[in-house]
Amino acid sequence: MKDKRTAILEATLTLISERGFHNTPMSLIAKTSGVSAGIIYHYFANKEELINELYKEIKLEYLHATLADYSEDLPLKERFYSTWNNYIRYSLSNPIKVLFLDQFENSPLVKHVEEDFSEVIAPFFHLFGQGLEEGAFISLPPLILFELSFAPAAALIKRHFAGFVNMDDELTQAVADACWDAITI
Amino acid sequence: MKDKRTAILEATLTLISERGFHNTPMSLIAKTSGVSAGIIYHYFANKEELINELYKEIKLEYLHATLADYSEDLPLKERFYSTWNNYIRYSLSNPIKVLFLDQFENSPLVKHVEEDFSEVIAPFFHLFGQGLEEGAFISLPPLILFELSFAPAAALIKRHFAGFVNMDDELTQAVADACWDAITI
Amino acid sequence: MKDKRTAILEATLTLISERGFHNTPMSLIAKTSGVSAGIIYHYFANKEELINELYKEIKLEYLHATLADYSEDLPLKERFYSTWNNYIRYSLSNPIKVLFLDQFENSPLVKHVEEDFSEVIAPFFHLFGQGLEEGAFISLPPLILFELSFAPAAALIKRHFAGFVNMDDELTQAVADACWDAITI
Amino acid sequence: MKDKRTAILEATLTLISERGFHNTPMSLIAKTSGVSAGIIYHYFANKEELINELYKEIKLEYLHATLADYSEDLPLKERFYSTWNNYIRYSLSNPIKVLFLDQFENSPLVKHVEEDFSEVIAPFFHLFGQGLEEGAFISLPPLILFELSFAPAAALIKRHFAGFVNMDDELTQAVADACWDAITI
DNA sequence: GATGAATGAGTATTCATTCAT
DNA sequence: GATGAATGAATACTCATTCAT
Repeated sequence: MKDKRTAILEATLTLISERGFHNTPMSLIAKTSGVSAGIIYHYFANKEELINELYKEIKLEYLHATLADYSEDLPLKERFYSTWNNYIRYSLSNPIKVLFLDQFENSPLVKHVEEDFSEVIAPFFHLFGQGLEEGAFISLPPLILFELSFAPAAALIKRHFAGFVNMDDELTQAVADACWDAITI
Repeated sequence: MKDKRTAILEATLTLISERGFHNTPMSLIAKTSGVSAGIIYHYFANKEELINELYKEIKLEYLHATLADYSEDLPLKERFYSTWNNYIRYSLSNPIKVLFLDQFENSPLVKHVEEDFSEVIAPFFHLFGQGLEEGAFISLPPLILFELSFAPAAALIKRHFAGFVNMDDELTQAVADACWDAITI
Repeated sequence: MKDKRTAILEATLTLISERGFHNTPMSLIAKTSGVSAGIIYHYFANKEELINELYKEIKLEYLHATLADYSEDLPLKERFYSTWNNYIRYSLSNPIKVLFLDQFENSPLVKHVEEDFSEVIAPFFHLFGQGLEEGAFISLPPLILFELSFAPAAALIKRHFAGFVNMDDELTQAVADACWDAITI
Repeated sequence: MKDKRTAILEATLTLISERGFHNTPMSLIAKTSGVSAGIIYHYFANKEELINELYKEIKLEYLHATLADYSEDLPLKERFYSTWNNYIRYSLSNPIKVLFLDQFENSPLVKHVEEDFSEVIAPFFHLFGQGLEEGAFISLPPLILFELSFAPAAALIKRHFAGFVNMDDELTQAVADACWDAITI
């Protein structure tokens, strides 16, 4: 049953984002997801794989949500804003997943699942590449343009969750504008 | 002797940044710093306090290094650039400390003691506050301006360590320019 | 299996009565009872609970053994003597349990859960209460009568184990007589 | 200075009676008595000897206090009552020492300092021996007579400290009478 | 597929004792 | 005499993983 696998992943997500990797024993995952300790090892080779699997699924979901409206038919600016807004919106409504991703991506050891997200993130590079070709963006590598526009978004989401700012629509719009300004000529 | 305390902190820093919080047993810290396991508890109440202490020291060092040249006598723009460049330079020459800070600040449970730093980070707020007063910066709260200018720097440092970009002087300068553009009118 | 739990309790009893509470590491309990160290925590929350559990079981067994023949139908004096003799007999044949109980009840920290036994010790109070009603016993609270009759028994059991007296049937009888004299008018 | 030795012994007594042997580290004894950890080993060979020494001193003090008024010139009965009352009085005013003695004498391991108390306790045997010779006491060994008369006292002191009885003068007198009855013909 | 009892290596922390100063 | 930093063996407890049922 897919049900059990999903229950395990969901329990793992919640527990890890609240308690951290190493403070989340398999036994607690079992208890929280309502399955036996042994059966986890039927679905996942070990704890590491369980967490990597969870990471992949969440990372993909998050990328898909962010790029959901991406269409090469839309004007460059519109594409940028929809992507940027989706990123903020998804993050705001999925605090637990954001916490998990942050924790995962900043931990050493976790051998970074160099899972091929390249296909999924292609639209980002398409967006920045096209902007560069059209001479709309400042002349810097796409990855730099990406961080110039999205790093502030990610940072402010953390500040929002920490209670230091309130990312309402107005503020979101203003920051998006500033990011757009940062990368356009 | 302060020597022993320092040796413990240094060993802890290296080990944790390489192996992570929970994969760094006290016994290994003892062995690496050349002291007995017991003496660590003479200098620190427990593992948590040892790590919090380490965090505070590194965070302060990093803030001081970044704001080393800050002077209210300098022109606004010059202050921004020197701070920005210091941030990059310090980060590039202290990869281990950056890893440690990232890991620490993204782990759950750890209750961040941000208040302790309010005095040290005051220049940041002075910088953005003054820019706002002078009408040089876009009208957004200082914390937002801070993230617009520094979040890309932090993100690109990670990319640099991961081998995806090379933050040489030229690139650093170009990104600093873009960040300045992002927050100025 | 109850088997394992029992083996743990038995090993704990023997070890503690011989070596004392704090000189009996969990690892030794595990080895002696032929189980792994971890499994003890499957049956008992921690060392303290293991020992409290052991105390409760032994205390109950000892009370039941002492009061085994108690019957409201028997004459007062007969009830007293059978109880008194049972107490001596049980103690003599269970030196290890006596040592454990003495040690436990004289250690600080351990919060005694006397309430749990109120139902089991009721016959004692019934015995002394009835004797008082009938005017057979001196006019003192039942608890005082209890100690007047049983404290010498307990003390002499210790002396017996220490080799200073030999509680044979004759002596037992003589002391029982003296205790009976102490509380009767 | 005797001062320091005394301070160590007093701290040890208080701490052990409140926390137990094994929950009383040498470092805490040092801190409580206001001396350094090292100096304790100048006065006592090790922890065991410190505790044994403490036991001896308290035991002697308690025996002397109990037998303070003993005089072969007094009538038998008067000697018995004064001893019995002294025992109760001393115990009531020295709860900490009573706790310590009980704990010590009921712990295994503690190799019972077979310190020669025989000289000090001689009056007890003199008392019971003379009573036997005079035909006043029931024909049982002195040690048995001792326990018949003093074991209830000791047991009731514990009950008193536990809050179950109140050993006021009246009750003390009544119990003493009962003990006297127990051993007299 | 599913359970959960069982394992045992691993971990943070304590503490009696020593010894350079 | 006196200090208290230093040692390191010892200990309670945890937890990923296995496996008989």
